[in-house]
Amino acid sequence: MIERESGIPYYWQLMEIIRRQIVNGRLKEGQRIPSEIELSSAYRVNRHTVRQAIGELCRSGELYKQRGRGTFVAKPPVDLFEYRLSPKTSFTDDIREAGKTPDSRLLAWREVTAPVHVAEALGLAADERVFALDIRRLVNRQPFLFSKVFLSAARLPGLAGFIDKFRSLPAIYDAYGLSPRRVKSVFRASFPEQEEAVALDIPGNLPVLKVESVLKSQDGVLIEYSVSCYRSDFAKVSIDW
Amino acid sequence: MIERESGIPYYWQLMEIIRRQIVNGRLKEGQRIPSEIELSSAYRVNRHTVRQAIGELCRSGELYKQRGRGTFVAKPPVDLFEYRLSPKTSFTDDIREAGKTPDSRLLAWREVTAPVHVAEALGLAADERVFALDIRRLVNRQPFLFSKVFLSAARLPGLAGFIDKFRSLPAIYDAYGLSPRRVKSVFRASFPEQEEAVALDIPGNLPVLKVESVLKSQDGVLIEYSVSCYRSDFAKVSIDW
DNA sequence: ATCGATTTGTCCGTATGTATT
DNA sequence: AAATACATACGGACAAATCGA
Repeated sequence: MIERESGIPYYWQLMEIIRRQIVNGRLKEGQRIPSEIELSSAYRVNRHTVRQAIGELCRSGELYKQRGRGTFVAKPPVDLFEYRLSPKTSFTDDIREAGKTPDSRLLAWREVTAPVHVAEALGLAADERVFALDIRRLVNRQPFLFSKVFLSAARLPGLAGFIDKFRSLPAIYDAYGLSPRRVKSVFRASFPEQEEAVALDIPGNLPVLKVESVLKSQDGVLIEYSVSCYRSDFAKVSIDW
Repeated sequence: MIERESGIPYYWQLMEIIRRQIVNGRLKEGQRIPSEIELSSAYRVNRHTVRQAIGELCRSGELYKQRGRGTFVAKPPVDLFEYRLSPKTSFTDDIREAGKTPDSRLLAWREVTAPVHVAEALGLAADERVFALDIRRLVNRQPFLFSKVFLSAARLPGLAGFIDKFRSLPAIYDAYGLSPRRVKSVFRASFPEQEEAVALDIPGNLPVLKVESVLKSQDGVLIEYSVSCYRSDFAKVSIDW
């Protein structure tokens, strides 16, 4: 029950009450919690106060709301899947080796003038063209990472013609007789952009691990620049030195 | 001005209005924005609606509030400092090379029985002892990373005696004639633990980049396991393959 | 050091809209 | 179509922190 004279904000007390009910199992994963009105009358506080408490718990990922349905207990964090990055990585093969089911889908692509940071990373002239591919990869049917991949158009003539038959990046490289290798990777943490949050089916307040990579073909030409966005609740990335 | 019939939530429109004033310079960094009451009457919306708009902009880091003083325009994000990780890294030297001022401080240390995950990572027996060091590193006087470093006690006899004279990890290794190399690193994103947030002087809702590393001495023995916690608003970590 | 004005924080009440069941 | 649940918006009140006269 809410203590009126404790000086502790009601919404804060209510957050703790709900948290306790989650940890001691009175509220279970995926279960609907009482509606705002019900909580409001049960604990004798205004509905706005309830909304404030629930809002905070949603922002911290402990609950989630669905308009018209209710508010639900979020899934507890699962064990992280460790994805091993190497100079020459094939997502599909790597996941299969780990005994999981990979899936890869090209969500969208277009040919554009290289954005500044891409041109810089690949050492391209300011007006050079690149293919920009949005790729989502799943592990065991769960969204795992979202990549924006930029490929130097000059190195891949005619790609636009058969990119729709896309199966995998390695397949494209094979078709051009290329076998690029990673030369640099940059790791950072952040919140997802909206596009990334949508593709990964995560809330905007869940951190993501972003990995920028630059790949070089066997003849020494920088050919691919990508930014991969990993769900922090599902993925970690490892390297062996 | 707020469009009443557009179907776009008022608080959303107000967010955009404030954002525009920030980007076009009408509101400058550190400057106080009009009070809630002033905005409320200027744009003819309720004070709560103003609070909702401002609240969102605070959560996304564009504004910050000070009770009794007002609401202010936050600093734009600074460029991330890229820290290059290699098999044999000396923080102090690396930062100096980049033309910045490094600083390293041992916040605490103790000798303990190896925690499970540490014993696992270092291949130690369950009851082996390790030194646990809490180290904070600064770049240009700003907290940059916080590390928990675990050193195999068996490999460093008598360390307890002079650890207080700690200058740097490389100095300790030198004293034992060791020159360990990184063998594995694991990257993930998360929120900081409270201890980490305090040491880095960041709020608990700022993501951090965590890097676990295992180091092996030149004779092939695993000797150090560390978890480094980097501020996502200041640091990114790169590797060359 | 005090007081009053200002500003944000918390809380209550109410009404209407929109999505889901 | 009706009921339910969350989303947005308006109104008012008092508390707590800050600042300047």
